[in-house]
Amino acid sequence: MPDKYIPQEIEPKWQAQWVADGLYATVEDPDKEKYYFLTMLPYPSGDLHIGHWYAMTPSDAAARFRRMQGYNVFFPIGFDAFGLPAENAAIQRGIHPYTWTLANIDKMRRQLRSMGAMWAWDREAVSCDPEYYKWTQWFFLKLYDMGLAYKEFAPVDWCPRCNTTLAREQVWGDDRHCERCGTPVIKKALNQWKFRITNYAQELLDGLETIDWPERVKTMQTNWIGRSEGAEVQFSITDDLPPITVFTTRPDTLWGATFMVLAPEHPLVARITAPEQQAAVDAYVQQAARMDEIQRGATDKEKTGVFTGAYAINPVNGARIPIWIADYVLMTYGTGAIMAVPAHDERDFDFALKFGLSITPVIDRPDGRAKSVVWEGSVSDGFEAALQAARIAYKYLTIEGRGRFLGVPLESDAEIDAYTALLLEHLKAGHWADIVGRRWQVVFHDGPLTLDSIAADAAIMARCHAGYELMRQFPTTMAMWQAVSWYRDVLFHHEVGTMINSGVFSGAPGDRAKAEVTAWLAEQGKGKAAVNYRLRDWLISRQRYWGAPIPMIDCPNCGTVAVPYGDLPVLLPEDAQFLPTGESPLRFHEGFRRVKCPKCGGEAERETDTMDTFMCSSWYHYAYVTPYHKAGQRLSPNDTPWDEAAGAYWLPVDQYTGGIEHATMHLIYTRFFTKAMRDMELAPFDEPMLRLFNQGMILGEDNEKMSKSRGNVVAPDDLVARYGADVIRAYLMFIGPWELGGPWNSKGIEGVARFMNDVWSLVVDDGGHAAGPAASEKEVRTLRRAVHQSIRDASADMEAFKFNTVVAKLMGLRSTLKGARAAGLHGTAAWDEALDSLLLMLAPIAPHISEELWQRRHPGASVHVQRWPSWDADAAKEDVITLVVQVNGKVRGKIEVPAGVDEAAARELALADPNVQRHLENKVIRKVIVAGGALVNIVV
RNA sequence: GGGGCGGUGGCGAAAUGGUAGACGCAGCAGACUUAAAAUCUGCCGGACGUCAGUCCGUGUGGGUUCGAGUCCCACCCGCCCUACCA
Repeated sequence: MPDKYIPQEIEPKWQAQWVADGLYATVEDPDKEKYYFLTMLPYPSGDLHIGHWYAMTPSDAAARFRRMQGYNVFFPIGFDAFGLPAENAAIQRGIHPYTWTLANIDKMRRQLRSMGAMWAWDREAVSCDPEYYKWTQWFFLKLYDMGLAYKEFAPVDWCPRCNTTLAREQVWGDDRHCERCGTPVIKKALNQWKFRITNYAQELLDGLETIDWPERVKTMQTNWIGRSEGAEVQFSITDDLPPITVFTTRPDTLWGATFMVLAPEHPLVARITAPEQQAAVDAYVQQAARMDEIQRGATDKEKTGVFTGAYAINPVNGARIPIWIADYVLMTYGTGAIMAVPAHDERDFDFALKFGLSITPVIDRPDGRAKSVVWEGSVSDGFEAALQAARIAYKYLTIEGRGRFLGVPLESDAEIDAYTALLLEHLKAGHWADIVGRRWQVVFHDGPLTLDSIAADAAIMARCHAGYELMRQFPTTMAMWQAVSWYRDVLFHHEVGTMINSGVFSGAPGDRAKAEVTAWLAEQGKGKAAVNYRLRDWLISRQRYWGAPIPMIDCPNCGTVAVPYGDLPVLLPEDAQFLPTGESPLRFHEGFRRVKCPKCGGEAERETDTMDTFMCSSWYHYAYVTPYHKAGQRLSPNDTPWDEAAGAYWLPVDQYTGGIEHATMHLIYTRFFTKAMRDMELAPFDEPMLRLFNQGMILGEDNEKMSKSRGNVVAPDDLVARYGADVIRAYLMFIGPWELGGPWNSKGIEGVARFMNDVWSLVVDDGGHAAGPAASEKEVRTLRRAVHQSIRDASADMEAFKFNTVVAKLMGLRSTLKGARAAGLHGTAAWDEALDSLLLMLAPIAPHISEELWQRRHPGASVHVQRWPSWDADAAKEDVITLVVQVNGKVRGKIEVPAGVDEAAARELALADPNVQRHLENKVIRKVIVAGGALVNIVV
């Protein structure tokens, strides 16, 4: 019977043998350097996806590579076992979440084992095990003790049909409907537990510089934290009301604040609203409350808002400015109130134009551009001739049936001055012309008025309204100008620039303006420098059953009381009822809810909310060190959730791998957790994971995201049955760079299957080729060169997670070996070295076939305890190289030369090449460059 | 609007500033076979040429350099994330 490669036979055999031998058992060995290699833990959905293979098998290969390099590698696995799908199964099919979850975990363990990964199953942790969530609850109590957990009344997404809150990711689509029943979600205010992650905002930002994470993730976290620097400024209202504090990043535009806007939810709204505006304000506030943030956040939406009837005083110029409410101001960012600078903020500009609010430019245009428009009928004859004489360019414009106008672009102050003088000379009484951009003036026949304040705006418009009936449609000077489309590109800008119309600060250059104004505000007691973050506190309350119960108690006498550490865990009751309404089973479980107050012993109620599952995954990499530590024992606040010696050995994580989708959730939460743990004196380090790698996503054959509805899902179990795990592993690594992902190709995998067959054949048979007579020294040297070059290149690529090129190099080595076998080299020492090297390098990628073949060659010793091969630089060295000869950078000849040929010889050989000579005919050689001993460029 | 990633043969992709397309898939031709599959051998960016070879070619346009897929500047296209963030 032919000795064929049958992965279905050897793979289960070795998987069982490895377990029997304890090959991947975890041992804290202080004599060996540790390496904690972690892959994001899976959710036990019940069916392993090819995406799991793509995330996990290259990760396993990298971990195995480290192990072969001599590190003591810890490569644990577990399950993120709480979450909504289990509860849905309970509601829909009457299966208890615990039963459903454990059955899924059982199935997934089997599927995961078929990958042949080197997981430390002896340290497996399952987050829904009471001995696990006992510690999750313990962390909650510790955070509470530190003042980092607090309860707050906050609006959350709520599905009115399912009667429960939803996580952000369970709200789907632009219309924000419920993932389960399709009902549009609403906002509902509930009493919720939150963690003060914002206390660590700056540290979370600073820490990014200390970790070796992809720039992409760091950027996403930086944006998520959203630090912005500016100032807080107080605007007073009346003596009996507190001032409104605003945050601004542009204190240099303060003189241009011509109105204020409060978020509809702002607490001051109720207190400042004037009686005559009360009805309008109430209606607007109610309407805003019905809309959720996404609807409010639609950028293309028309601005809406209502005047409160109240006024504030601009602290820098004393201007009395109206206070509006509008939903474009968010209560959740900054102070929930803004000073509106319509001349230099696009949103404020739109709002001011829509509601006729005054707009005062206070920052000079950095481009210095100015424009003017003059109606022909407003100037005396000879104006055009005067312009021509003064060499001022102009063009004719027609404005909406109002006749012919002159449009005058103006480039410099001198030109503007000359032009203004001409205007004053030629303007008829009662007429005017505008200058906008570099200057903001309306030039009347008796002199110009400058738009430098709300009062000036009113004065200008009074004259315009009086002068020309048509102007009455424009409430403000800027609105009048905005009607002239030719002006539009110079009316608004948000650049930093020289301050104008700003009292003593007029003329302050842009690069100093912000700092100087901020310092001055502080001096005057009107404001101070401030830093604002976009990051919000982490809401962890979930109104669901299948999560770790929040270990808190509400006592009518003592208030909020923490469950004593020694009473943990607060167990989920097994007999909960899962109602089709989706209401939290804990809320209606009297046995769970009713409890004696730990302080006074009186009747009290348990918190019935459970914790966000991100809480479980924030510390799982610590749990792996000693899963279910102190099982069955009473806990105290002074405990450590893992064996301290084991933790000191393994922590922190050296290399983490996983998908990019967790960039701003899990990866921020776990960093926050670690910093809090450091402050609890549990962790002697600041960051949980020193290096991070994000793999890409595997797509369906149609290059689309895999989904059941598309029918493009690749089922790994079928592939294992057909090709075996090794072929799938190697193919997934070969497909392209790991970080890019890419489409599955059912043909492409065949090439990898052929490769495995070839490797098999190289070891088990001679391919029908007789061993030749003593191989020539040259043949041996050529074979060894290929082997040692392969080791050299594959080592570097493994280090860099470039598995695709590692597989390509091993395929190349396979071809070399086939050639060597045909040449009769098998049986030589060089052949043995080559085969062993190939198997060793293949071991991390395809652990089963390499184990089978290795043990056939070296019975009794696992390939996975061998050292990664090292290369011999001498053996890898080329003795003949191809000298490339270029003329003016174009390749004109290739010459085989001995390696290490000196420059002079290379130059001589190059010039002697017939084709090169042809290209040098009738040319003068200007320069000859010899690069790297392998390339000559002749410049003529 | 902001940020990120990417654009190289028919396809997945290689390429320390130095021979563009390694490796694989698909395709074509041949060998073996009654035949097919499997396997083996060869070809495989485009155009011109009998050969030698020549010209063009890494999204577009510039630049730096003896030499650019690679570095710089400006743009175009695709995907992903984020967004009235004051």
